[in-house]
Amino acid sequence: MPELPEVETIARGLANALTGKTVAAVTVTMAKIAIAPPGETFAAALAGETIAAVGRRGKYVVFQLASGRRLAVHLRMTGRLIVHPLGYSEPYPYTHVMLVFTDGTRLSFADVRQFGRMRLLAAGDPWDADGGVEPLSEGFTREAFLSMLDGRRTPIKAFLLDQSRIAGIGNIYACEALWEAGIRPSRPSHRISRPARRRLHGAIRDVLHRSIEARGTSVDDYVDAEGLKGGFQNQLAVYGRLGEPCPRCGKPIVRTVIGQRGTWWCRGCQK
DNA sequence: CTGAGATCCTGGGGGC
DNA sequence: TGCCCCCAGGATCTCA
Repeated sequence: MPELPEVETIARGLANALTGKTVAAVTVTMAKIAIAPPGETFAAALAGETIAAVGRRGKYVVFQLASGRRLAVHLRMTGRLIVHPLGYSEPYPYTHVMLVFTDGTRLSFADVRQFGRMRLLAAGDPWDADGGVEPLSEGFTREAFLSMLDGRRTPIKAFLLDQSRIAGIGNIYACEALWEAGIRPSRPSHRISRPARRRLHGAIRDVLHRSIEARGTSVDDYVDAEGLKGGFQNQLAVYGRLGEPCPRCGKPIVRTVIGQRGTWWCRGCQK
């Protein structure tokens, strides 16, 4: 499932491939996926727009359009944004929206489970105003993170997944960061010591940086804008590794459920 | 404010 | 081998 490193990788690929191109036509074959401002049709509103830039906000891919509008895309679990290789004009399997640019370039939004959404935003729409801090930004200071946990009784794993606090961390990187910091996922956030909080702050940034470097984690369906898999699945310490030895202490990795989410961790070295 | 639970979907895994 | 059942999983909404 695409989390911050995967979305970052996709956005960079899309920026390379699409910046400066103008949308000629849009095909929407599943209406619920493509959301436009009230009174407008997604396809008609997007046609004629030029891609000024492509970036990321939390787990959203954000296309900045020349008109000042933005196109925000959330891939949820199985969504894909893929730029077609030269000459490939067929929609990919499970394509629900396809953009054709004036130079013939094609972009498919494909999604097996139909959970993803593409939302065209009016200029200045503050849709992400209440979103959490970007964990790789300067605003995510150690001190800010330390105080974020004060008074929060929720398990630290659930806290890390709350997009309104920190934006972009999903199940994979929550598990990995907690392992790296040596913290038990079920521990109430406010009961984590100051040294452990510092370790976790560093671990979050470290694991996200390392995964971006590896172009993301492909454990399920994730591929980048070129359709290529990432490499960070080879560096995972705990996620999806039930019964395998902990890379740090050798005890078998266990799986529990926290906040209705599968959670992989080591009883030996996460306290 | 906070957390729990339902909801949306389908491929694939487990059970028989 | 084949078939049926069930469930993961992120965000959003409702409810307590």
